[in-house]
Amino acid sequence: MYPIRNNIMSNIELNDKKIQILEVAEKLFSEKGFEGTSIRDISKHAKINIAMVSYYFGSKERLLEALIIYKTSDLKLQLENLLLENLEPLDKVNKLIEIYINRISCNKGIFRVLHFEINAKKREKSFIAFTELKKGNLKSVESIIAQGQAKGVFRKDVIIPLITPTIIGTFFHFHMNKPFFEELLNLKTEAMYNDYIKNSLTKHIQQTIKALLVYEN
Amino acid sequence: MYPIRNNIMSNIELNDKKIQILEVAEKLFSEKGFEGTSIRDISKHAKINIAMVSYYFGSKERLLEALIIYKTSDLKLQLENLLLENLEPLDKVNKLIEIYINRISCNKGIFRVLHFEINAKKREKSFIAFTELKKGNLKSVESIIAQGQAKGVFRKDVIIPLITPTIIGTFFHFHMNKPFFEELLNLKTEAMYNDYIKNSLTKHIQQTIKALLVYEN
DNA sequence: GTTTAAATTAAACAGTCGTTTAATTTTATT
DNA sequence: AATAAAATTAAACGACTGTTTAATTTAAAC
Repeated sequence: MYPIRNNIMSNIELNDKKIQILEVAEKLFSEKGFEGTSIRDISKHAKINIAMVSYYFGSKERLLEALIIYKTSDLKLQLENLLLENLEPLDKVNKLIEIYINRISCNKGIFRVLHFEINAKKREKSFIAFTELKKGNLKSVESIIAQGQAKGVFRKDVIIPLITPTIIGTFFHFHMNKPFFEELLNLKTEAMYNDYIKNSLTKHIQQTIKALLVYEN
Repeated sequence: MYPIRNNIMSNIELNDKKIQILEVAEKLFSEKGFEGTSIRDISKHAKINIAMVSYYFGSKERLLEALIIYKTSDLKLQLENLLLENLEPLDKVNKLIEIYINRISCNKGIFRVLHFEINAKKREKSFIAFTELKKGNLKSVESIIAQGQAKGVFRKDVIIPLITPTIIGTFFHFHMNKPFFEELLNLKTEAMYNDYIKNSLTKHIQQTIKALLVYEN
């Protein structure tokens, strides 16, 4: 018999096979985009039958939905925990940046898809889930910066909703031009590339945001 | 007879019809991605026969190449002119940011495609052209910042290749999340959205880069 | 007006796409 | 071991893909 392919089933109950499919899908989507990846590609790389994707997720579109939820569900939690930590405002901001970069760095594939496939088309369900994630993130950032402003450490004329674009945007632009920067900065191996992100790029972003928040004209 | 469909013809000789096709292609590529846009889509919107795209450009891939060259050729010139201007280093940086934002803002569509289609696949020809553009841009930025450092206005420990990611990345991340920020910042019309970019967002980026270049620990 | 080249067209090409089908095998339950 | 559910399969579906074809119309040259 065929299972009822509703959202509850396809999104929450994730068995090993489903996760295997999601991992392959993420890899291929990030390499070739959503439209550029066929279900036949996915099933070939995941070594399953073509029909299994539809069987498990219902459709390619719903596979994307499941992928988004699967990959973004714990970032929110991580940020909420950061809020409760007892840190100086600047340290908190630095840690926020680290969380962002680490989180996105580990999920480069899906974030690429998120930004360039979701917003483009009218993928309603996926879009709403993504918007909620962003709203939650913004609240966390607002809260952290408000703490620093209350302590008189941060200036008060920064436009807070534009902080996240600077953090994530810088990282993303770097990553989207990976081949360019690999050549320019002589990052010959994948390890060197990841090291550069973890050290130099993260530092640059932290330095940038610190300067923006602290600098007085 | 059929014209020789070589690069010289398809890239340089741009008649009205070709430009019309390129404009439509940019619009659709930016909305639905390269893979997500069919030649039938393009020909329908451009009100031409399907075969005309192949006739003029040779293939869909070569259409993309032509589009990139068509849309990026004058940015390089604009930056080289900026170098020659007699301005204070900080004013020069601010103007650089304005040029970047204005230039990309007017060509949002193609830059979206550039970042997410080019780097993903092995579109060699397009990729090389794009890499050359970025190298030239970096040289301009290096030169401007070196001027400021020589005058003792800018600090000397900034990683210059990461300046551009911060400028363009911030703008891009904002634009990629257009629907999100439209709702968040209450930008009800297209004019209000563009105004926000021209004023608030540009100011934010200028303020950020200034702080980064000038701020002393 | 005739000739030659360019532009434009409808139709067909061979593939690929996402999805569904019905049959079969595997697994779990009793 | 028998029964029921779930997983897996190969095959087919119609729709769409980029590209090419050969025929026709339009424009330019002489």
